[in-house]
Amino acid sequence: MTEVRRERADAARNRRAILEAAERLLAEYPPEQVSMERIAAAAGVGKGTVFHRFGSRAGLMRELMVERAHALREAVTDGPPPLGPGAAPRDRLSAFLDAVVEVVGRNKGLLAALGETATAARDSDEDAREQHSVYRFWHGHISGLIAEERPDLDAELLAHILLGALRSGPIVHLLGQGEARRLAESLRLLATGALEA
Amino acid sequence: MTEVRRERADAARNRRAILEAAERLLAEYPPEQVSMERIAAAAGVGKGTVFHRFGSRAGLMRELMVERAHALREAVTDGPPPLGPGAAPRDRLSAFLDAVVEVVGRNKGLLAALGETATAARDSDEDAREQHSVYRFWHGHISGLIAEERPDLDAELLAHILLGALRSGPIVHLLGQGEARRLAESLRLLATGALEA
DNA sequence: GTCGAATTGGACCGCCGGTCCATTTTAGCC
DNA sequence: GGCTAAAATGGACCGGCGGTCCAATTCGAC
Repeated sequence: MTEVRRERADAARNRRAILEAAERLLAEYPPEQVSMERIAAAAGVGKGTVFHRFGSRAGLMRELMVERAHALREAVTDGPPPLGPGAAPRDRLSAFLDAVVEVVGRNKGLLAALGETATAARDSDEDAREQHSVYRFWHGHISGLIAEERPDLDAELLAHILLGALRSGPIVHLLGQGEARRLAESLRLLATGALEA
Repeated sequence: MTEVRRERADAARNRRAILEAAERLLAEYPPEQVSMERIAAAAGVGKGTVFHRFGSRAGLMRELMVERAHALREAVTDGPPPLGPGAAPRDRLSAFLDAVVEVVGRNKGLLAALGETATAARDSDEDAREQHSVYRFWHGHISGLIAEERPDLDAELLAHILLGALRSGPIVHLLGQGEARRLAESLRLLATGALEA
């Protein structure tokens, strides 16, 4: 009952090949040069297979991102402090901002590719709820920690602003030059500054 | 000598028509649905004309943005305080953040369209200096004000972070719902918090 | 070994940004 | 007013994109 349907062995093999090819290409080329056709070719499969597996370009990028963010997610929910539960909110926040910056720094091409597709606004502004699960988790964690420490602040919006930095072109460019520490420090400064305002 | 060459009357008329058509379409549809062909049709000119005038999609968006940001630029350099010169840096910063949020709120579609094209990274990471003149001005103004008040901070990076909020999908979505004041307040909070850290 | 279901891959589609160039329009000059 | 060189025009055209389709293949439960 719970086991709805097993994925066939060849399908699983191709899924891995595609994800790895996409990862490799995104690390080497800017995202607009990494077409679905190139990914398929690099993975040694047909274009149809890629779309059959992942539905769309955005779907592929989404799944790739979930994979890359998986370790951080576990460290936050189950790992040791200060990232995991147990430390003071402000310390967890600092640690988390550092960790997020590091993940993003190691995957800048992917982030850019995600951002390009994510902007697609829906006709009615009602839904658009199909937000990216990774973003939702990151945002929920940050805003939760802020709210815990300072219930009087607009935690949700502050969290969006802090995360917004990671989508800014100039900042991503800096990240590409190994300036991760510099960014993490400024983010921490802003966060702690707001908490003490 | 200084007068290199006058723009022909029909050319000027078409330039206006194109800019206005693009503006109108971007206000109504998400940017990925506003193709150059549609803009040309809406302006009543041929596609070739649009490209002859503006060179590329990015070029059109750039010129549109410069136009929309023109009033703010003048208010900052020549207008009365607190936006213009004369007030204390921290007050000018608050006023400027408010004003920028308002401009962006009135042009969210345009901003998104700009962002999509702006991500195009160059092969060598060397140049990419062809940054958007509006962004350069906004960033220079903010970081200048921060540096004036607190020379010990990483003013350039802080300015990038504050501006980065305006490119964040979720935040732009909020702006579209008239939450401009809420955003402006949080930005001010972060800025003043950092200045007093 | 059989057979239905899942998977596969590449031809195909509509559309995009951008180029090209034969034709038309403009405006300075007599 | 006509003349003419230069500027402007617009639509056919190009390569490539994301995405669809479906006949042929492959898998694995029995």
